[in-house]
Amino acid sequence: MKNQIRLRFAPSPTGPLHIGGLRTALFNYLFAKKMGGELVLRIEDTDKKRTVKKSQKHIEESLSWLGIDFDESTSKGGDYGPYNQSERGSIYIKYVNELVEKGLAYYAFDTTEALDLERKSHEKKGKTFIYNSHNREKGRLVNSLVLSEKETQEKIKKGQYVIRFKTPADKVIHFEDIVRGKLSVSTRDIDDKILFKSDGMPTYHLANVVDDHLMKISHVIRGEEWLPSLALHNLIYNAFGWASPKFAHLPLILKPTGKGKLSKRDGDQFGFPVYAINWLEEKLYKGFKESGFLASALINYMAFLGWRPQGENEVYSMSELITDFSLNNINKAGAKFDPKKLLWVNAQHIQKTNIKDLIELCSSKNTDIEKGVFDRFLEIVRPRLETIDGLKKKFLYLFERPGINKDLVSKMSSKETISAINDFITELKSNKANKAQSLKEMLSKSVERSGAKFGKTLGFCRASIVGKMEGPDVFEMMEFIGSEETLDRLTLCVNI
RNA sequence: GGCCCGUUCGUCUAUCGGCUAGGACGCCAGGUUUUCAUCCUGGUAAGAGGGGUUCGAUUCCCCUACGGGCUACCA
Repeated sequence: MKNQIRLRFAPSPTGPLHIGGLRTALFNYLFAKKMGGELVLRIEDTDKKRTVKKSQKHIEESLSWLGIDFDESTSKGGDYGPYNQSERGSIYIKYVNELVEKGLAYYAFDTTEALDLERKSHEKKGKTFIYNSHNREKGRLVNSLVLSEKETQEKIKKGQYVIRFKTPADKVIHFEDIVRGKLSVSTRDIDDKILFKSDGMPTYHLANVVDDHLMKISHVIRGEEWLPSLALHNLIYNAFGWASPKFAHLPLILKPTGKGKLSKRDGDQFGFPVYAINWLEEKLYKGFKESGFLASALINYMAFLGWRPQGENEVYSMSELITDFSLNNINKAGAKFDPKKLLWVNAQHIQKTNIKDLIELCSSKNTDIEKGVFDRFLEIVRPRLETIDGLKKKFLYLFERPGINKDLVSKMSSKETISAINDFITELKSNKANKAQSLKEMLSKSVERSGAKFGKTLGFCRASIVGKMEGPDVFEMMEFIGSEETLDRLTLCVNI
């Protein structure tokens, strides 16, 4: 028997997908996989003016980097296409007409200016203008409900019309959301929303309902910003006589600090990416990918924004997320995006990823590091990585001799230390040891002979090799830069 | 303004009427690593306020406050 669980992610290509949209995509993916269902990528490009051409590609690439793949899409094809709404025009015309014929939708000819005026005058009186049964036939508005058949036809011929949904008068409608439970709204508060625009394209409300029905979508998982429209959407399903899918509205992702939902500018403001991959528009908005985040870590972090599995483990792979995912424990409140925690999750994934895969991921981002030494480099540097970009710059002293930090070196110097280092230098010159382990044994002997402290001597070595009190294990570094270079750096500092 | 949704440590969250309110990030302090990082241990810190319901409310109901969303021929 055919599986009936079908999900869809339906972004609008008006720009790149930020973390909020990505998270919606992820939840759709997780649920589809969990249920053994199918996932559709539908592009909602019904607004010609706002469509940014290259954003569809950007969206697809972002999703693919994250490993969120689809069973059906514009590029993949499928039985329910086309998957770009801009190519489904005739379908929508057919369905609005059906509504008009049933008397559940009507033509309206009001100009934007007239409507604005109406809104303003209501506002002045402290009232809210709603285009519905309370005023649609009062005569101030121009539509097929008040005009004669002849007048209507004439106006339609001119082409400047929209089609509005005829919201039932004064009725309380009840509906349900998986996350929020039972809800109800009075149709007094619902607009006769425009279903079909004068440019010949449908609005979201029509296209969304028609497509979800035609594409046999069983569950709609989308952002909370759609919650206020849910009543309307239910009404439209009813008008068509269609069963409505199940809905789950996800809490919003908020700015790290301050108020409001996360937006494009926040990336700059907090020095953090908000997009999966680079986006160029007037300026470059750096993506998580290019900023050194692992896709698996971003996935992990996003999944935990508004949802959480039972246990206490917080480091999850995609497949673990799929096994544990459930729509029942999604949170209701918005979640602030916390860059610091993402950084921690990323570090966890860097440690957890098997070294071969990690080398592959990192080396493509760090082409300035020679292939032959990259494996060894990554090995010694990995425990202290939070991101995987710009590695050469972060550990430049492993590739180029740093300037001498005189203050630090003298701080680390003592008579005993200097004599131990000198002893070590002599030993190293004759012995040319190259392995961290033997280097360690050699230094510890020198320390013993000169009555120095091992820890202090190590500190001196670190100051000489790095120029700062940071970096990997001292002997690992010596091995990495080689005995010649070690000798040079120590000699330079011991002679200060 | 109207409508809708929400509210537990600074942040992400657990708790499905019995709470000494648990975990994670962050921060602080110790420890291990005779160095650095990792790591380990401990500490810090919370159910917006007011009314009910109840033997008992963080948990259920109402009000207020605050936050958020929507209110376009945008999605």
